[in-house]
Amino acid sequence: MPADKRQRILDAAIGLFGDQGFDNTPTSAISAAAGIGTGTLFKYFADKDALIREAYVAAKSGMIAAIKEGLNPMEDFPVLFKHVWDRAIDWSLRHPQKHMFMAQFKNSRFRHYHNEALEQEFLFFYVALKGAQETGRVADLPVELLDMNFTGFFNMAVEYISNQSVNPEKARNLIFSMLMKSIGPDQHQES
Amino acid sequence: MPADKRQRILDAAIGLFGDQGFDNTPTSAISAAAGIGTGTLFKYFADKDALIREAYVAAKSGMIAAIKEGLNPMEDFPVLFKHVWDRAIDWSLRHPQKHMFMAQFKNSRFRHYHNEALEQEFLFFYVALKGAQETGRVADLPVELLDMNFTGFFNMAVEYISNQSVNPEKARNLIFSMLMKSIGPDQHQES
DNA sequence: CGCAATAGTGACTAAGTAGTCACTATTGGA
DNA sequence: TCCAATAGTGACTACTTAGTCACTATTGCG
Repeated sequence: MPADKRQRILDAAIGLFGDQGFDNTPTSAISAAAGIGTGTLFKYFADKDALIREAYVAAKSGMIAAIKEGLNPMEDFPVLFKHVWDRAIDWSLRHPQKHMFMAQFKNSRFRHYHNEALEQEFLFFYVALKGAQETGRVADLPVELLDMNFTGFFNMAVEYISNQSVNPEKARNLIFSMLMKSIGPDQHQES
Repeated sequence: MPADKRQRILDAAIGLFGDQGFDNTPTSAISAAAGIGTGTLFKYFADKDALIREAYVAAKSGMIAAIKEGLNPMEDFPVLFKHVWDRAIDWSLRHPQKHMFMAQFKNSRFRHYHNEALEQEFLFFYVALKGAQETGRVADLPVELLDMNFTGFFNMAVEYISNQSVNPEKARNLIFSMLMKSIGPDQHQES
């Protein structure tokens, strides 16, 4: 089974899911958008739920790939952090449907879906975070919290830049500085 | 038409919506859960979309009411801010279905739905924010951004406390301090 | 009480829906 | 070239859905 047809189905699905919501998108609309027969879809995906999960994985791994492009995982913390930040936001602004779909997915009955491969791909980020904590540049907070904090700021940035008419790069940098302040080490005064 | 029956429908709807997603919840299931006939639902709500919107308003205004209970809107900024923070998180932890439903709603095709009355109810918060900016206790950022930042931290706190097994009050206070750091005025050194 | 206005009902309709399957088209190896 | 294995198809089925409507039950007023 050609992999490009599979990808066409996923692309069509993600586009419609992002616009209409996945529970509000018939599989027939997906087949039509992908330019295939209704039966073909089910040769590639066991059922609609499987397609939804695969679409999520496809979208997210595309995002992670964009983030990792040209990234040196051994880079110094603030540079690496800013790289991930900029790439993630740029990608989401360029792919609003994918971003919307992922947000929907995370707030749906699929919210507890876990994908090991996806997690592995993003492991470098946790490692960098822990390294930064050890050198005292990031407050000693649970890594899960730091991760969720990054994600929260990221989502806010995308929404803010999308809906308010502001300079995207200025806003991106402004919000990044808020993020950095929120996780900065406690300021004990030194002589 | 008795208002309590209307409320029973809304309560049933919110519960099911929060658990299964509104696009995945048949109106027949809502009628059944509310203990009424299928036709009765449509005497109270024009169609399913109207019910979804009304359910959102009902959930959100319940939350705002809980936040405002015992609140003095003229209270000094950090106290008022913390009051809103604590009440909002407590309410969401006590009403996980309502919280989930509201998150779904915000990430759905209804994301641009606006309700003037709801906005009015929360105006005091914007006023307090602006006041705090004038006295220099909050950085001079756009109020929309401050609002979104509060909401983002709030959602993170609820998710973090719900999914990680941590002391709710400690986590609530910890994350609040992160929030405060993120919007704190820029530290120009003084003598 | 009598009875009209109001509230509530659930079998029903018309429109979709996910998923199947008997079939056709295409491919690539011998 | 031939033909078997693979890929693709869309009419179809079995089921679910939102919303209706002719009807029944309840209310409250004179």
